[in-house]
Formats: sequence, structure tokens, C-alpha cells
Amino acid sequence: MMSMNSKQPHFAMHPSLSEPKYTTLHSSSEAIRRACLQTPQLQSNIFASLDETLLARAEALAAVDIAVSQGKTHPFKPDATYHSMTTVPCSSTSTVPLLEPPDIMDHISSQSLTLMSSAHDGGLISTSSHPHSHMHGLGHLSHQAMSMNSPLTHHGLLPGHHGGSQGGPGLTNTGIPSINDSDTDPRELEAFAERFKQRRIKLGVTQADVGSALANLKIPGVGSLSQSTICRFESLTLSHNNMIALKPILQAWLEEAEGAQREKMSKPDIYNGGEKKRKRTSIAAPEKRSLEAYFAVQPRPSSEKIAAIAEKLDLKKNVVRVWFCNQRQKQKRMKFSATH
DNA sequence: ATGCATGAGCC
DNA sequence: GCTCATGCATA
Repeated sequence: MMSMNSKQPHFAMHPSLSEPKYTTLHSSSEAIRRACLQTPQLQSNIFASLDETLLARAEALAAVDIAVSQGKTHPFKPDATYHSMTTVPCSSTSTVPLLEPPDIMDHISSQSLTLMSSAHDGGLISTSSHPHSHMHGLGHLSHQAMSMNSPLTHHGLLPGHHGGSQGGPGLTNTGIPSINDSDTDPRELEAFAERFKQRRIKLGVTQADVGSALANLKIPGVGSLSQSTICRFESLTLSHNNMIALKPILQAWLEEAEGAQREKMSKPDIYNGGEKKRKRTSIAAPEKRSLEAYFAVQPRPSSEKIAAIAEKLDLKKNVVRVWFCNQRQKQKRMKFSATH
């Protein structure tokens, strides 16, 4: 089922309980997330529990691997986002016996470090053959975010100019807030996100409501967004560019919603259900720890390594590949990476 | 709130 | 195959 099939009148929701279904561990989990976002926990402990020889070998191999991959595999594109997440160990108590990265590294590196032959994509995990149809929302205008221009601006949806003043975002003829220099300021983004959340709650609207209501704005190229995205916007767990791109849209919605705070939408869901559901893969703690250990020495393993790691951990190769992708993406998120 | 996943565009 | 934006499913 959808989370909120029929939009309920916002007044039906208690201001203090604006998230009917997603309000379980807000505060506590956030603290944890913040802490862990910055610190791939367990690493030091993991290695500490390993034989020194193995550790040494792992590092040596990783060094080789890094040199090789940076030399010919990837250009290591610098991102516009702020990342201050190197591998800082986080206090932990684990002493779980993991698979030793060295083993795998050793195994593979002995022959195919620089080669990339098996580039096939295994099937998706878990039955997944969902018609998962449309990519509604802003998907189509979120191309590779350039390091300086937001996708929206790039797409021509938003004015690329800058007002130059920070007196407050004005509106263009189209009603879309213009982009000022201040709009790209992390501090301003953070402030806006906070304001947004407060006002949203004041309106008694859930994150999911906001997401679907965006389609009602009829802004060309702007459809609905998921609860996830709104949540991530509010918590700043999006890339800097993504934040910049979404800000004007959410701002437009906010103004609109507050302006007509009486007969807000009745927007039915844009995505229909009926199809099969996707089953989320869950990587067990031990395996996850191993992956984190690998990630620490080599965030960008080759296809061969991914395959080897997958085999070793008894996971689908694709699952491992995606895990590394997501891990890298996490490092680039905004939250506390910027230095105000 | 967050983990795993998809898909588009780029290389 | 990677990055990025974004989403479904779930804790």
C-alpha cells in the first residue's frame, strides 16, 4: 500500500505527530546517524583483531590497488560536495571475527589487479523483476550534477543568474524563487531546511504529503518526490547540488501552501500500485563489517575484487557493487561535511 | 530515518 | 561501470 493513499486533510494530523507512520526513532537514530556518517565504525577494531602480518599485507595490497586504479581506472573526479569523511574509527566494542580482507586481496591481486574482464552484471537480488515503472519527480532533470551548477539550473528550469543580494529570495515571473549566491551557501541551506521543516509541521503536512503535493505546483519538469527525499532534504542528507536544486522547489511549495492554507490539495497518488513489491536485501552485520573493512582500504574495488568479495561473503556480486556505490555516495553527503 | 536499489547520463 | 538523484521497503 501507499503510505498515504488518500490525502487526509492536514488538520487531521496532530502538529506534534505530523509523521504518523514514520515516527519511531527520530531523535535517537539521528544522533547515531550523525555519528556514524562521519565514522565508518569498527575499522580499527577490525584490524586490531587481525594478525599484524595480514594487516600489513592488506595495506600493501591496497596501496598497490589504489595506485593502479587511480592510474588507469578512474580519474577520481573531485566532487563539488564537501567530504570530510576519511576513515576515522569510532569507538566500538566489536571483536567479531570477520573475513580477512587480506585473503581476498591477496587472492585477486596476484593476477588480475589491472585487468577488468568480467564485467557482467549478475541478476538482481531477490526476485526483483519489478516493472517499477516511472521515474516521476525530478529524475529527468537530474543529470550528472555538475560541480557548480545545479541540475535544475542546467536544465534551464531555473534562472541561472544570481541576484547578488541576500535580502531574501525573490520570485521570478514564473513564481519560482530566483537563485542568489546565498542559495548555495551551506549555511543558508541548512537554515532553510530547518525553517522548511518547522513551517511544514506547522501546516500539519507530512513529508510524504509535501512530496506528492509538489506535482500540484505545475512547475514544468517538476513532479512529485518521495517522503525519503523530503526527509533527506530536511536532514541535509543530500548532496550539496541536490540541496540547491530542491530548495527553490520546496520553497515555492511552502509559499503556496501557506498562502492557501485552507483548501490544500486532494492529490491522489501519482504512482499506482498493483505490481509486485521489491524485497529489500539485508546484509548481515558480519558481512557489513567486512565490507566496511574493505572499503577502508579500497573504496573502489575493481570488478574482479567485487566478485571475489561477493563470493567470499556469499552475496550477490551486484549487491556488493551497489553497496560500494552507496557507500561512496554517503561520503559525499552534505551533513557536516561543510565548514561553515 | 535509512538501507539497498534503479535508471539516466557520462566515460 | 561509475556517479547522482531518487525511490521503495523497512527498522
